[in-house]
Amino acid sequence: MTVFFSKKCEYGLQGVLYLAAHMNENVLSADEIAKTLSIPKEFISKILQSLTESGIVDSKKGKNGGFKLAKNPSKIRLIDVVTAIDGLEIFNSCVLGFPQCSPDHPCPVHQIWGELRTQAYNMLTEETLDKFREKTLDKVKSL
Amino acid sequence: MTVFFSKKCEYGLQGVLYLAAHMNENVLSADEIAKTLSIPKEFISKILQSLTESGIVDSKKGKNGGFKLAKNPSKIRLIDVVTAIDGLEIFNSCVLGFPQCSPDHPCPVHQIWGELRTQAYNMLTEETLDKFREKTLDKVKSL
DNA sequence: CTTTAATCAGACAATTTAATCTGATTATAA
DNA sequence: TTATAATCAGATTAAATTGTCTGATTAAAG
Repeated sequence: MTVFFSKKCEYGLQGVLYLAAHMNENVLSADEIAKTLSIPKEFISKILQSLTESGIVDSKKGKNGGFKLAKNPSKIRLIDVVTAIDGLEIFNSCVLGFPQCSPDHPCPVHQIWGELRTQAYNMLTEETLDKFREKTLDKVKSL
Repeated sequence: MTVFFSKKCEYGLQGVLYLAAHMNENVLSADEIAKTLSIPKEFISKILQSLTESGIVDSKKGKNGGFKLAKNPSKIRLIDVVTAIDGLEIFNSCVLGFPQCSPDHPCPVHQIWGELRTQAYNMLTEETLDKFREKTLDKVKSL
């Protein structure tokens, strides 16, 4: 089981963080990203393709092609990536799985969980890719 | 996709909260719980069986059998239920899916996510089933 | 121009999780 | 003591997610 995001989303975040950390260079091939991050090549490839449709990533076809961020990393928030891949379901759905869970008919843990959920949402909304370049480079070195 | 817990764990939490809210009564059958909470009967049945093995729930076999909490609701923490069903993986695994993620080799969001994770863990550790009886009764009424 | 190496598109396979089914065992109650 | 209604146990099926494969298209480089 994954922690909070789908595997797709985890890989997507890894991918864009990696792209952000290598922004000065040209496009990076899915193959390189896959090898560095130990992600199945076809899988990360598909994810980056979908992020291209979402306008977060730019792709260059043909020989020497690959992917790069579509905007400045400071303009891409973590929540943008999460939303593009997993949607906002995790922030709207009931943590206990009740089909109808709202302020009107809250589940038992509605409020107490809501606080944490809001904090998580705020964090993902405040943080942009550029904030993680150093840490991403460090992490990649250790892989 | 579920929010944070597996479907099994969501149903398990619903189930024990329901049992806690009806503590004064006798055992409740899986059938009643399933119908009230709209959970597949065989599924909630299996989950309560496993919680029986974990010592959180008591079961009574045979006609008029069913389930009740094994201890006072004030002695059962949310984390106990989560741990019994999903384990502690979500609190130890990397939110970005990196295989090795530790203070030594943190992922880019290690620290910032760690704070939220700790808060979630603390909440689940502090809160016991008895705290949610009223809210559970209210919720059940609205189902 | 032709070869090569990349994205792209869509089908397919494998794995994990969720849900169901069958039947055995158990205990209550008529 | 027999019928009934429940847990329990294990196998099976279904659905969702994850991962793979094949081939088409595209663009750079010899």
